[in-house]
Amino acid sequence: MSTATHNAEALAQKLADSGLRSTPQREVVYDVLLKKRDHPTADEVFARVKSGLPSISLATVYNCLETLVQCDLVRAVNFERSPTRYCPNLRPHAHFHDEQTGKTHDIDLPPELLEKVSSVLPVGYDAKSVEIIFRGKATKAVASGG
Amino acid sequence: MSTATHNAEALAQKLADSGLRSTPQREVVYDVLLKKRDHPTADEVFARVKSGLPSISLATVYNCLETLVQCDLVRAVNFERSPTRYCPNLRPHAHFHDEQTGKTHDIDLPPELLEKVSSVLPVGYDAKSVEIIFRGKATKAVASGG
DNA sequence: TTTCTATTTAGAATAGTTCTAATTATTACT
DNA sequence: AGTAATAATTAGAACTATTCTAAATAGAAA
Repeated sequence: MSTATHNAEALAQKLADSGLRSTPQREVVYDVLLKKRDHPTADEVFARVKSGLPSISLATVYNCLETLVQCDLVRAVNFERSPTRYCPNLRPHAHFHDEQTGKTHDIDLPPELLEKVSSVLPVGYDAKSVEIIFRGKATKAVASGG
Repeated sequence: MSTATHNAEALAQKLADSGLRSTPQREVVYDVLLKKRDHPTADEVFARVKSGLPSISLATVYNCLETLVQCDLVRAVNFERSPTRYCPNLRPHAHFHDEQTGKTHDIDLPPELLEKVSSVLPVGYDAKSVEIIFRGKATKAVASGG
C-alpha cells in the first residue's frame, strides 16, 4: 500500500470519526501539507493544490484546512498578524520563527518539559494546551523545513 | 511626585533613548495601558483614551502603541487571528488565555524556567525571545485582570 | 430514482490594520 | 522672535487575510 493511500485512509478514518466525509479536496490538501512540511499559508497550499486539482477554490482550501484542524490532523500556527500557517506535525513541539528568513522550524519537546512549564500555573488555572514560540535566527543551515 | 508624572517621565526617557518625542497622545495611551491592565485591543485603548483626549484618532492610537512596543515599554500579544492586545507588564511572563471568558491573564515565570525552555533548542538556533501561551479555563475567580 | 444532506464554489463582505497625503506641533538655527 | 527643517497626528482610503452567502454539485440513504 502506497504512502498516499495510507494517508488517504488515515484521513478518511479521522474524518469519519467526526462524522465528515473524505473528499478529493480534503485528501489533496492534506497530502500537500504532508509532502512539504514548511508551514505553508493558505495561499501557498492553494497554489500547490491547484497542480493536482486545478478547479479547487481558495474558499475550499480554507474550509479543508479548518476541517483538518478540527479533526486534530493539523495545527494552525500564528506569528503576530501574519497569515496563518499549517503544520501536520502532531508530536509535541514548539516553533522557532527565524526572523531573517521568515521560515518556521519545528522543535521537538520532551514531554517532561511541557509538564514543567505547565507547573508554573497557579491553582485555578486549567490549561488545555501550551504553545511555545521562539523567535530569533538559525545561525546555520538546519535540516528541518522552512 | 505623582505616579502619572512618574510614568510620564519614565516614558519621556525611554522615548528619548530612541530619539523620539514625548507627546500628549503617547502619554495618554501609555497611561491607559498602565491604568487597566486587562490586555485591551487597539479599539479598546482608543475608546478609553478618547475620554481624556477626545480629538485623538484611531490611526494615532495604532501609531502610539507601535511606538511603545518599539521602545520595549509594551508587549503586543496575539491569539490566533483575533485583534492584537497590549500589555505593559515587562516582567518575564506567559499568557493564559481563558477560552470561556476571552480574558487574558499574566503568568509570572521564574527565570530558570525560561532557561530550561530555551535549552531544548538544538545547536544552531539562537532565540532572541520565547513566548509561552496557555489556553484553557480559569476554574475560579483570580486576582489578575482580564 | 428521488430525497436529503454534505461539500464545494465564486464572489461579496468583513475586520483589523496600514498607508497616504495633508495638517499641525516641535525643535534647531539665525 | 522668525524661519526652516523635522516629527507627529489626522481622516480617510486602501489593503489583506479570512469568513460569509447563496447557489451549484456530489454523495448517501431510502
